Amino acid sequence: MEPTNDYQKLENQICFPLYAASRLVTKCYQPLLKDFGITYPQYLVLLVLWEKDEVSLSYISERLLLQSNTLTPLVKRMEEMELLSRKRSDTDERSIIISLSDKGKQMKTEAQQVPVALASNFQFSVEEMITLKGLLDKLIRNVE
Amino acid sequence: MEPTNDYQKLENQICFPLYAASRLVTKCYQPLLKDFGITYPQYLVLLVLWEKDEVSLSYISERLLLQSNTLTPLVKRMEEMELLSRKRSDTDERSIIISLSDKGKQMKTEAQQVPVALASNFQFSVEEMITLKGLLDKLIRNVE
DNA sequence: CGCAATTAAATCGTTTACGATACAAATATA
DNA sequence: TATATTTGTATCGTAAACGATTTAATTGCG
Repeated sequence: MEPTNDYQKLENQICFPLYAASRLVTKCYQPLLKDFGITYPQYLVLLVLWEKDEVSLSYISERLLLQSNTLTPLVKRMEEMELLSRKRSDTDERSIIISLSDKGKQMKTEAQQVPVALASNFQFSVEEMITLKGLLDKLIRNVE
Repeated sequence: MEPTNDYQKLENQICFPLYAASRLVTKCYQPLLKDFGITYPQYLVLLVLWEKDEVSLSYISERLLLQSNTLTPLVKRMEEMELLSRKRSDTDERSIIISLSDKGKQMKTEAQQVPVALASNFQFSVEEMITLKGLLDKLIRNVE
């Protein structure tokens, strides 16, 4: 076994902290979202729909960078929970249009404190928040 | 449905880019790790073992912030691929000691270019890399 | 010592993720 | 207009993740 290359040290990895931070932050959402009976990816779907209702699955796919093989079952579970409904588009029979139910719309108001409560876990200054978000957005653009 | 709270916009979220960036970067590893027949979490286990061989499952758990319910099946798959072996500790019968196989050790040399090849996808300056890593490490410390 | 508490792995069930592929509808092109 | 291509979802199989729980080994403490 060769001597340890610096780049092969976990300590020097940038991808591992990214991966770990993402998982840890998702865990932070759990107690907050538990009251609503939803998971973090389901919450993301709601965020999209709260901005723009009655959109196609492909629209949600573009916004969240998740494919249909992930979204289809996820959204079906949300339909079973009566947070939204799925129907074929009239103009394009291939498309599925997702619409919020009353319950799904109501949850928007009830969940307003979630982002604030979550951000408090970060213990970051506004500058740090902005820097981190800027770098992550740039990373996504570069890698995508 | 209430008017959209700024913090409820996907655009203003910091957690979503974290989540998306993590998934995209993991995808970047895929073509690189495909040659070795391993996944990104499996690669992380190898990184730990390349630094320190013959460690307990709980040690890997601490390093990667992954629990036994994730690691046990993951490591078992790696044992089936003959990258490592699992045996009970002599001093503590509860512990499982993970040891690299020759194949697992050899892979260290062969995979040396992986971190370099991956970093090129980022198209980040050294400063940006350092800043991002610093913020992610701090975030992990704060949230953990 | 004897028993309660802790620790290390493993098991179970559910939900993401995603590559590969299938399939039907819509679009482009010859 | 026929056919090839593209597009939008869905299906399948596999591998993470993780909460909750179980089991066995070890430790701590009266």
